[in-house]
Amino acid sequence: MEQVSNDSGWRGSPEGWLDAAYESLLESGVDSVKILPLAKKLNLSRTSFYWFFKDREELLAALIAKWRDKNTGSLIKQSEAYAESLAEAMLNVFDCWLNKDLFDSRFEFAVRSWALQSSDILAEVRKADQIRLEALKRMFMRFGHSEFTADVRARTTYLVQIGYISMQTQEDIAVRMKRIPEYIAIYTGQIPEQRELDRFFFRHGYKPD
Amino acid sequence: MEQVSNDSGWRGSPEGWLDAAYESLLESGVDSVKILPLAKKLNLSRTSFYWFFKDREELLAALIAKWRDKNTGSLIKQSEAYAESLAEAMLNVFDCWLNKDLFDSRFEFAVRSWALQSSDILAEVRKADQIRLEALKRMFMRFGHSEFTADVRARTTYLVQIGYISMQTQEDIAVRMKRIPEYIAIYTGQIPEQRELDRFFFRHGYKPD
DNA sequence: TGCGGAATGTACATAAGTGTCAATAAAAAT
DNA sequence: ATTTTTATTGACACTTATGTACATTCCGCA
Repeated sequence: MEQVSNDSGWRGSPEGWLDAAYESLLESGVDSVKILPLAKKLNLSRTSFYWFFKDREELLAALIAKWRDKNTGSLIKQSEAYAESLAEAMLNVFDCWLNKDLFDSRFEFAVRSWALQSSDILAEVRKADQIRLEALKRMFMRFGHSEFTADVRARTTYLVQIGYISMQTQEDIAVRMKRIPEYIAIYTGQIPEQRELDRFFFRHGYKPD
Repeated sequence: MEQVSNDSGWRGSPEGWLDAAYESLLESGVDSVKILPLAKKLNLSRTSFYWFFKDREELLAALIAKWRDKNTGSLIKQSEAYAESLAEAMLNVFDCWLNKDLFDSRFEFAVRSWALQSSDILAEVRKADQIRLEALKRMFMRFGHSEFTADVRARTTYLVQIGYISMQTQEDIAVRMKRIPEYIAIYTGQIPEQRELDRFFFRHGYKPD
């Protein structure tokens, strides 16, 4: 159990507790986000927690706020990014699935699992799903799809990713990259141009052989 | 908190506890599967649990065995069922997603969430994923796909469903049915024949308008 | 240098869960 | 009818968690 250092002269802080809570959530789910264990990890007295947060509830609320602000925002942004073809637009969205700064998959899964035991969280997740699906649908429509086919294709795109997250697979980046052109073909019904793929591979630091 | 009746003259039984555990797991996740609350639900003394199971661990092991025996089996069977075209084969697989007796989605999601906090469970889930993906891949290959494209299409099919489960959406059956032809088109690249769809709709008791 | 508030710690009260044991009660077998 | 097996129970000891009250320490600053 390693200790966590801190740049402020003082030891504790709301961020310190929140970060520890975040890590615990990702590793073992909400039920592991307990004050006593976090205090041990932070090498602090359990009760000093109450100086920063009213109670455990408030910590959990902060955790959800963090999730909300991160994942949904990036996805919308990527779906609206400039693209010359649907395949290129799709590759922009794929940036999210490959870049932890854009979309935090483990966080996503942990929150969805949490939704199983809390109707408040379930409501949050549903709202996020709806917003994200609508953004993807708009993207398909921008490239000529009808409302209906855009909706089903948006779902396919999104659900595959949620499914992927839910599988918690840890695959080699090369394996994933090799599948990308085929995924694009399935989702969009069109083969991506080589230059579009090159641009995509390049920005993810991948060199195909 | 309703009581549960029992056909045997006596009250408790391993099945009684297991059923209660199953319900609790589906509703609120593993961490809710605790002996004390289950005893309350069953209107039994907490300690009589220990006559049937060594400890909580053993109950959880029984729960996993139940999951393993149910979901993976049906999926393999459906993927191997007789079909004249790939679209028809795909519709056979879709039977699983629409019939609770074939594939228990809520159970599936609960187990995947459980995997977050237990490496033993994660290993179980990974093994199941692999077996299921291989079965779907074989199906695509039976209809002429190459090893590679069969693999990616198997993943798409499977991941969409896992994603759907993970979204915990409760949609009208009619809404889902309307999307089916489009899904089939995306997954298989071919439009299903009307008679194939009719057969499918009929066996799910759905009358398109 | 010593004051005040930010941050921490000790002690206490309470709650919800686990598992063992010995006493019993009901059903089944003899 | 008596014994045996099957099932149930309350009492006990223990663990891990929550939150409150009060005392204490440390840092900046006046």
